[in-house]
Amino acid sequence: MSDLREKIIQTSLELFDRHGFHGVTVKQIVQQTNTSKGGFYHHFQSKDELLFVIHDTFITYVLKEAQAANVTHSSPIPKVQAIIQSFVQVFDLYKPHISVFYQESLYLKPAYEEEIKGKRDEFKRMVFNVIDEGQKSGHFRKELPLEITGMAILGMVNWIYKWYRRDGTYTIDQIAEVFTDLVLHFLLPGKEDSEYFRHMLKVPFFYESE
Amino acid sequence: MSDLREKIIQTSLELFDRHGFHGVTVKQIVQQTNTSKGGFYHHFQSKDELLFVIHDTFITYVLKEAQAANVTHSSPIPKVQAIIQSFVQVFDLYKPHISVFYQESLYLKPAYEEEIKGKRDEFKRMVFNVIDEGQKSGHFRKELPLEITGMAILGMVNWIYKWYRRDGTYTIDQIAEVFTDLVLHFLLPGKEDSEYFRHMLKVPFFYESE
DNA sequence: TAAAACAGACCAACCAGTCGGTCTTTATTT
DNA sequence: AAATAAAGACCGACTGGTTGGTCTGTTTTA
Repeated sequence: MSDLREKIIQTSLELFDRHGFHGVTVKQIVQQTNTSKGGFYHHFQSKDELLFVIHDTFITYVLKEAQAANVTHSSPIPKVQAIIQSFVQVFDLYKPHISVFYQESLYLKPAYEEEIKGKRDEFKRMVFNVIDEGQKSGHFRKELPLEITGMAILGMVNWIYKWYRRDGTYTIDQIAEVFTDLVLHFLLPGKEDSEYFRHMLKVPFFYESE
Repeated sequence: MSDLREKIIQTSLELFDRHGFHGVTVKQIVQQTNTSKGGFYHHFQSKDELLFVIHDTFITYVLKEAQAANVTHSSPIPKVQAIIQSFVQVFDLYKPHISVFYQESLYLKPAYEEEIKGKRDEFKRMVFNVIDEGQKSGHFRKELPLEITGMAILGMVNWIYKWYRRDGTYTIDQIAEVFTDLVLHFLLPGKEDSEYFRHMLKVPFFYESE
């Protein structure tokens, strides 16, 4: 057993993160890893398979974490907390994977793309489910349209890959805390709407008017 | 004066949106536009310049809108509303531009990249400013860390390009309404925290404890 | 000693960009 | 108004460099 395969993946991750999938040649990967074309193609069928492997390790991990969070908690509120927390933390563990995931997925070959899409949809479904449960059980504001709210949450978290730095002002755990706070503040039914409405020009379309 | 230039941009937008910048050749652009290499290179110095033009038209527009919203309102709450609304609406007007903007900016040549970065930072600065003003004037929750909150807002909005479809369930205006609602719900100081804290395992790090 | 792991020269395909030339529009002169 | 000149718009065969991938062989491991 050799660890060349892992070394190739790590090198590629760095390079892809900085220059993008198409900005890096197999030759560069091979040189930076101190190996050869032969070494590379012994472990990977193609450059495209390497791209797939990177996608797959990340999404598989995220999916597993979400499932775990789903199982260990039963009430929607701790569920949301757990999912957001583990999801945010992933960006510290897998930052380069994620950059590649969101920047280069367009270039996955159809067969690979399908497999990734399946897992990604599964994850999305789980997040939406938790919100839905919470709305039905009365823990969360019922007036919020599920799809828009769900995508808002996914968006704010996913975007982390664009700005997060390990040496930044805040740790990943602090970011997770703030994000959880933000999400719960708009999910939980809160203060009397009257105060909120004072600032509104009109009642939003999705508020039940009776 | 000819309109070939515009036609080339439109075709490129479609193709880039579907296959990415590197998934489309100049030959393809030229064929789809019913022109020739000569026609293309008469209007653009290079493929990279085309990429820049696409980036620039979008970010310039967004910046102008934000500045307008900033000028027409003075209080932070309507300002936030106006900025979010115009920002979200952009995704209907410039969807293909934005896809290219967020997927391919890595491949901008240094000189181009710098110019775009300047405008993008300027926009970000404006958004952060509005939040900051609101916090200082007491309209918004002071405990929220500016950077994290700001990036959360930018993230949820920016992510729209990944999922928005014109023929989707909700119009862009409805999405803007919901997003504004979400943002204001976590920005505005609300109900007594006690109810919220009941659900928390601990007091978040960013709440002043005295 | 056989199979797996790796080396590196080589190739065919592709692609951004060029260049000499043509057609079309506009400006200038007669 | 006609003739001429000049500039702008557009054409498409061609090229030089690059790139993913192959193939034959050598070394290492089990």
